[in-house]
Amino acid sequence: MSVADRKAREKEALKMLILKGAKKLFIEKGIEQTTIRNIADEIDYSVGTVYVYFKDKNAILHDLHSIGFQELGGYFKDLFKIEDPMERLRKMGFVYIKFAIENSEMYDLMFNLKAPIEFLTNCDNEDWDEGVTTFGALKETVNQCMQKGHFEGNSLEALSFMIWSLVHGMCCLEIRQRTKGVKFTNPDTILYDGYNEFLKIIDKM
Amino acid sequence: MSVADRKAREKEALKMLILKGAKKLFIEKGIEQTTIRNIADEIDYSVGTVYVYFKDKNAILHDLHSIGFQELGGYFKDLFKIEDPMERLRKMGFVYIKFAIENSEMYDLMFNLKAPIEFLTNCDNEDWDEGVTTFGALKETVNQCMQKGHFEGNSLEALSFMIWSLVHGMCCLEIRQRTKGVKFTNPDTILYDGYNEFLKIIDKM
DNA sequence: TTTTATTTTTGAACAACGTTCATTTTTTTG
DNA sequence: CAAAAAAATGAACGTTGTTCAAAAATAAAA
Repeated sequence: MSVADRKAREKEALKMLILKGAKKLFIEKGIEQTTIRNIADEIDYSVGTVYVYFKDKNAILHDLHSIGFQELGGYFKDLFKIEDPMERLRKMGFVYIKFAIENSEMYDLMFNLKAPIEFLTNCDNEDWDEGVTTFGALKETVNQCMQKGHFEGNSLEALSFMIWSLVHGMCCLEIRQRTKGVKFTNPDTILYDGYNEFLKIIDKM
Repeated sequence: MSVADRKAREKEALKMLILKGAKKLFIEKGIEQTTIRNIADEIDYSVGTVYVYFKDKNAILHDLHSIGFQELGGYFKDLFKIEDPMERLRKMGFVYIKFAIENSEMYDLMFNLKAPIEFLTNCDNEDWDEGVTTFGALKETVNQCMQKGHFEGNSLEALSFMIWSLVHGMCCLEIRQRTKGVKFTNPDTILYDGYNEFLKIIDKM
């Protein structure tokens, strides 16, 4: 175990410490309200150190967005034990909404904020791996549904995108407070109510 | 026609000039990339003047968001000539998507950015009038569809919210570049393709 | 151990941001 | 034309993300 190895481990540890501190503050007071100085203070390092470990704020936001996808993976884990693809599809939507509600700041970062995609663009990285993988999981389930005879006449890719958009749209409107202003009869359950309307419709498909 | 009247008119005119300049820059280089100094330069006034006519940046963004809803109203106008509510509902989705694509920066401001809602909250204004009205137009059309026997067993409010979310979600994913990273077979038409999948499904309802 | 070399950390400094407000300029009134 | 009122100004403030020469800490060499 060489010195270089230990240094590498320490470097990784400090990087994680920064991300952990950043995540804590993001959840506590919002991403936009959190400054690099806040993060440095939180972990008792100077601003300069943060910039040794991350190119810029976008780099922190991107890495945290990736952590968010790992966490979403945790929420999704049990889904793949469900044999019936239609049942899995139904539950997947509920789990997705649950994740968005329980981790709204992270959800916003993963699916709405420009920073993570800007970071990829700056790195000349064309692909949004986390998005591709997650959308792939949905598409695979929809595909199995179609092979069982559901959604006849539909296109796999476009239909999957529509379903993703449906749940994402609800979460987005909620997180960006567009549901608050509209004043629904049952504001606390409108996301699940809305999704249930979709389930009612596809039950007949 | 008193002096006070003319002053009031001039005041309104300058307010509009500021909004016009702001909108131009927002569309040209994005909302986040546009500063108050840029807006002041654009219309050949000083920064201080902008702050005489608007409390803060959120106030400008809120007023511009309202103008966006007027413009959306222009897109919607012809829809209400359509007698058949199902046909109107179908077209409404297309028009909504068209507006979002052709006015992405305005759409983002209207339905995604925090500023307009923050402004309302700061003014102790509970209602998001523009949102209530627009959602009302959708709800009314869905209601007419239900009265013609469509969407049996569905709830008006929740179903309308689901439809709104569906189109909003697609627009949002597109504008925030989440469709770009996923690399669809037909990226240029994926919004319309996705919406068409929904139409295929409700055609049977 | 002591000295030298390397790595890590630091925080003052910079440009740009939204915002404020005493001052100046312009317009209206008497 | 002078006084009063209204409108416009831009320097200045606090905060932001970011940089970088200097300092501190650690590793390697003597």
